Amino acid sequence: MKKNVIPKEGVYYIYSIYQQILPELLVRDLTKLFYDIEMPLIPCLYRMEKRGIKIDIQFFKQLTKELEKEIFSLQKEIYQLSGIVFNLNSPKQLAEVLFDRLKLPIPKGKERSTASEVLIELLPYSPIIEKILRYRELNKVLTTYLKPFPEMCDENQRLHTYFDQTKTSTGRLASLSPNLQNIPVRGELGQKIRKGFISEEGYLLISADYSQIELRILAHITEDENLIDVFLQDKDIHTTTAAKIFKVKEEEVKEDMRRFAKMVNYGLIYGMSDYGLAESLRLKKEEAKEFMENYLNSFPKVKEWREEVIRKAKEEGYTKTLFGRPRYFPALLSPNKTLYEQAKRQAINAPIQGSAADIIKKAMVEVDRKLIENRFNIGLILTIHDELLFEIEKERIEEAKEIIKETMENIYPLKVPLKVNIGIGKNWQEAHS
DNA sequence: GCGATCACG
DNA sequence: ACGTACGTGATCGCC
Repeated sequence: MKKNVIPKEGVYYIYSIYQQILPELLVRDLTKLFYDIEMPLIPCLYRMEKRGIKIDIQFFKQLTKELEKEIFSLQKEIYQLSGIVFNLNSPKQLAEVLFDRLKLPIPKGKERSTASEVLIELLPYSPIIEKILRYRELNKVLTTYLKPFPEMCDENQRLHTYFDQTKTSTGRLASLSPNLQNIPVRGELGQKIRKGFISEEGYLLISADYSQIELRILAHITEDENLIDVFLQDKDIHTTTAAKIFKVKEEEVKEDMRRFAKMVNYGLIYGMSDYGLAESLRLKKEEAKEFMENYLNSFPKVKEWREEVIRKAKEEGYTKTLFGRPRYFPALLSPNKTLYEQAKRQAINAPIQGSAADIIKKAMVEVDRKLIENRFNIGLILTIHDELLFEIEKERIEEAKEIIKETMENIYPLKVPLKVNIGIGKNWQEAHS
C-alpha cells in the first residue's frame, strides 16, 4: 500500500461504512475495543509515523562497504571450495552444489533444504558450510537493511514506517515500508546495526519493554497458583520452570537448563507438542514428553485452560482476548488433521498474544497523551510488540522515564504485576536494556 | 505471484 | 500413521 495517501473518493464512504459497522460492533460486543483502543490509537500511530526515527546514514554506508568487501571474498572462497561458479542466492542451485556435487548427506526428514538449521548439521562435513552461513547472514543484513534504509530517509535522516492496524489476526500491529519491527538485535552484527538508529542532537532514546508480558498474561488468564506465585515473588520464571521440569532445586539450575526451560515456557504459549519440543531442543521424544508432563503437572491450571480454550473455541467458533478481541477458527471443524491441529495451537496462542497487544495499545495511547500534555518535544516513535521506543529531550529524561514506566505498568492491573524495563542511550543499542 | 529463507517479537 | 510452536515483512529466485 502507498503510504499517506487516502484516495479522495474514499473519504465520502467513511460515514456509510461507519453506519454499516456500528450494528455489527454492538452485536459482537466490540464497542469498547473499538472506542477505547483502536480509534484512539489512530492519531497516536499517525504521530509515530510522522515523527520517524533518525539513522546515521554515514554509519550505514560505511558498514555497507565493509560488509560488501567480506561478502565478495566469501563468495570467492565458496566458488573455490565447490569448484563451480553459481548463484549463491538460489536455494535450488545451492542444493545441487551441496547434495549432488559435494555429496553432503541430507539430514533425515529435511529433504534437500538449505535452511540454516539444516546447514548447521552439515558443519562437520565441509569447511564450505560455515562460509555459506556467514555469507547468508551478511547478505541478508546488507540487502534488507543497510542498503535500502539510507535511500528511504527524509531530509532529516529519519525513517518513517507505516503501521497497519488491520492486518494481523491476533490484534498486533504490522510495520511496513520499511518494517521497523524486525531490525536485527542478536549477535555482534545485530548490536552494531542498532547503533545506527540514533537520537537527534540534544535528545536521547528511551526503550521500555514489558518483561515476559505473555507469560504474565498466561498466569492471569489461567489463574494458576504456581505461575502467579512466581510473578508475585518476582522470581525468574525460566529458572523456576527449569527446576520443576528437571526436578532439581532452583540453586542447581544451570544456564543451559534455563535456556531449555525458556523454550518450554514459550512453546506452551504456542501450543507446542512433545514432538515439536523434541525437534527444537534436539531431544529424544521420550525426554521431551517427560519435560512436558513435568511442566503441566507443575502448572496444572495451564493444562486445564488449554483444554478449555479449545473446547470453547469449537463451541462458539472463536476465542477472545482480555478486551474482547475475537479471532475466528473455522478450521476447528476441518476434517484435515493438519489444519485442525494448527487451528488448535492458534486458538491457544491468540488470547495470549492478542491480550498483550490490547495492553500495549492502551499503554501507547495513554503514554503518548501524557507526553503531549506535558509538552515533550517528540515522544513515542516506535512499537515493537512488547517494547516502546521514545525520543526525549536530554534535560527531561528522568521525568519522561517516570511517566512511561508508571503508565505502562499500571495501564491494566492483572492478578500479577506488569514489569517494565527501561534503558536510555544515544542509540537503540545503548537504550535496549 | 509464490515458495524459501531469515530478520524480529 | 500422521504431523508436529504463535505472529509478522522483505528479499530473492523462479515459473
